[in-house]
Amino acid sequence: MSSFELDTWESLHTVVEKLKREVGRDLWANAELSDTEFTVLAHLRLNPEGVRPGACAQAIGWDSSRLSHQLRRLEKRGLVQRQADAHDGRAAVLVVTDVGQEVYRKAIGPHLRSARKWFAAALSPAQLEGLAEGLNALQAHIDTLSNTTSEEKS
Amino acid sequence: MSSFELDTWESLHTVVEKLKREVGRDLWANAELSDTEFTVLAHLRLNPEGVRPGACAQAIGWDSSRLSHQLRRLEKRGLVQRQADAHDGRAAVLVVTDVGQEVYRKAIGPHLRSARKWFAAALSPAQLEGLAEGLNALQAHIDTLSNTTSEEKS
DNA sequence: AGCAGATAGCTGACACGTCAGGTAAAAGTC
DNA sequence: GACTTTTACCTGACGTGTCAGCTATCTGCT
Repeated sequence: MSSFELDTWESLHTVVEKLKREVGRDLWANAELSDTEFTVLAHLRLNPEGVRPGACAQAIGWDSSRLSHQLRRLEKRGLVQRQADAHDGRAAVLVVTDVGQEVYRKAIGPHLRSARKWFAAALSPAQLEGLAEGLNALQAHIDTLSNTTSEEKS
Repeated sequence: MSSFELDTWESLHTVVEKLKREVGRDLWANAELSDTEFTVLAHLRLNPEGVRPGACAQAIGWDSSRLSHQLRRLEKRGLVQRQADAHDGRAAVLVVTDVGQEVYRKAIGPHLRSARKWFAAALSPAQLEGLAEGLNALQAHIDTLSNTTSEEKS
């Protein structure tokens, strides 16, 4: 780790942390949704016929436990419903309620504006491109490391 | 927000989240330290004479409440001590205990290797450069927005 | 059919971050 | 010197994420 690498590594943390905080605050102020709630809703909304928790968790990169906790909260707020699956007694099917749809619709516009204000507005096309490429490389690297279950020496 | 911007924005979240998770796991396995505990220790260590909580919070970009909670946990574990400040009755002075120093020393090596494995090893020099430049632009943008306390339309 | 093991999902305990609201000392005001 | 305001920090409540471990169902083997 060169000191440049280290600086970038730390910057990655602090910058993302701050962005999350600011955009999360905006989202809450505009729609009473946390960023994680929004993530779940946004994904479920794509499949009105219902999504299996496992599939949803995998799609958004969470483990099933995290999703389950979040679902409990979303269900308590009446934004999402868990229904029994006729074909698999273990599984559940997740559906966004009408209220959930409405809340999402109310949230999406301001949320995109907020993301634009805090994130997109900061970057030139070249900078965006560079950032995206770095992230892609990291994503690919993570997938590689995660799939080889072996413990590698660094 | 173009769809490319949106993808990058989402990727930024998920990638950083995964990196934090993995490196955090490594750090815990190697030194029984959470990444946030490590951040605090690493900063306090630089000033053996003691640091004011306010200064520390600002340096690492936290609010004072978050730091205070973390200090309670660190103090309970015996890694950090709060001492009264002779000149200012409100303030406290933070010092890393001998145990804290030892834990940090034990943690730093594996931690750097872990960061290298998960982060630095993934990036070509050009990719690292691009990522860093994007982050710098974002950091500058955040500072600008935060300092102008006005509420801007996006 | 009966049973072992895999699979889907849930739960409880605990660490953590945020927010609103506290306490106490310091600094400014008259 | 008493009064207000500001500053520095702490606390409690609550939403959240992780981990270990649970239950119920399903699948494949015999």
